Amino acid sequence: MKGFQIFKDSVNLSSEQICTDFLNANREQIRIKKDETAVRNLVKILDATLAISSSKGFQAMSVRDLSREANLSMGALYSYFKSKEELLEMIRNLGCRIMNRVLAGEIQPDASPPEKLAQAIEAHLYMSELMMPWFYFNYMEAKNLSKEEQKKAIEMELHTEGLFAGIIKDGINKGFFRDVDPNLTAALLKAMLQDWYLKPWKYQKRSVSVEDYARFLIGMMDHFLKNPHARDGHNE
Amino acid sequence: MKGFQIFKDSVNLSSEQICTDFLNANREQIRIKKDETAVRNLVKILDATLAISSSKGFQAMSVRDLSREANLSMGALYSYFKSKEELLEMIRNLGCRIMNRVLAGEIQPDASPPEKLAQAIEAHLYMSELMMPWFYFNYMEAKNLSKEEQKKAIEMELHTEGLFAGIIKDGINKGFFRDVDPNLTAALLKAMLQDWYLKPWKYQKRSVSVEDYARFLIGMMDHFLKNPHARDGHNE
DNA sequence: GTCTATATAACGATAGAC
DNA sequence: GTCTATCGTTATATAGAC
Repeated sequence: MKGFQIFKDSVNLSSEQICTDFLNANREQIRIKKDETAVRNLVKILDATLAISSSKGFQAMSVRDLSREANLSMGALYSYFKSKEELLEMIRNLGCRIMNRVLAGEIQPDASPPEKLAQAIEAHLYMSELMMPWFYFNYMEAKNLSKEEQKKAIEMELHTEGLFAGIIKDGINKGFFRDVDPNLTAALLKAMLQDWYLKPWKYQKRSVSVEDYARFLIGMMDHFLKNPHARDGHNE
Repeated sequence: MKGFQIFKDSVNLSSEQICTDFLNANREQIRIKKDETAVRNLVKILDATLAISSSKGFQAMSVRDLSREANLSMGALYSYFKSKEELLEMIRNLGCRIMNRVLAGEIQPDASPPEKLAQAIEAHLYMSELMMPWFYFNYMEAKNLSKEEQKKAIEMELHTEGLFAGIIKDGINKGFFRDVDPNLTAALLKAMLQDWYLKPWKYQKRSVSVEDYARFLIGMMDHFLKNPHARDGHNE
């Protein structure tokens, strides 16, 4: 178990860092020349978009709402995106990019399957904790995307799920885990990982920290997957 | 394990039945006098609302969209609800009413905790399968409700979750289950139950039937909760 | 770079004919 | 009980001043 604080310090996911990534990825669409100005305003725009969308949804948010919340005029906003729909796609793409980058980087290739599974669960939870508004947005607003973008979103979901399924499959082959359906197990695990950022009010209310949640979930998967015929106990 | 077909036949959840319930619950708001006419058109209106909302969200659906899809004029629609927002609340309340009624009716009071847990899991999954558009709608459109209605939605979620937690608590006290956190376990179970209707495309693609899903989930919970010190194996 | 002012279209809701 | 026609409002997006 790697702690949340250690994870937080090792990945750099401040607002400025995220918005710099956002700017670089959409440099040709954004009409502001000076990087510093662009990033400073992008922080305001994206924070406001995620906040308003979180409470009433992206579709219900008018650009006037956004203008008010971000303290920028309508005209200024349209220097950062050319349509409201494009803004939606830009935000979604950023979430996917960072998710893939971090998740892949946190899993040690030489670790055992049970260790890898724990690392993946922790990375997923800790990242969603750090970027909760982004994850919530990407989940809830997926249906408002264009058909092609929706297809990409589904592929993304299946890709990260496949990462978990691969670890489980490997664990079964190597005798660490008992013989369960890896795909169905990974699907249910994904659902439990997502619940953390879909219902933050629930866990906050009960004083469950993200580390508590990670510990419980890893324990549950361990218990469920443990092979009673394994020659050596691989955990505890 | 009660089969899906048996469940389907025992609860009556046809469109007409549901819309009759809907009409009775909102009789004073709906200006159409003849029940038969009202139910016939409510089927069209509610089917259309759920279909459009499912693809692009309730907020993005205009009343003109609804008018086109339901083959009714704008004027006619407003004889069935007095505002778009009220329509949203009416739909939400119906979902909660039926959910509570069916879930309570399917659990046998004299069954053992493991049996009760299996019955509750099956009832939840089978009902969500029969009323998939309603469940999906209630989950995704919760944020568009008024503050008071949102509070009711959260209470509803915690109520059904409490039902599962109660069974688990009882099972621990009676020695059927090992000593795990009942609330956290119930929360994760709820997340897995909801995944069935939140991502139907995933399970359809993999040819996982609702009975397969129920069997797997019950097996998982059995395995996770099984008390190694129990005097008698309560299942298999 | 950011602002105000405005063009144009679509929205929710209603009135009155049939 | 359902329709068409239309009200007033609000939306997205842009043009031009500063």
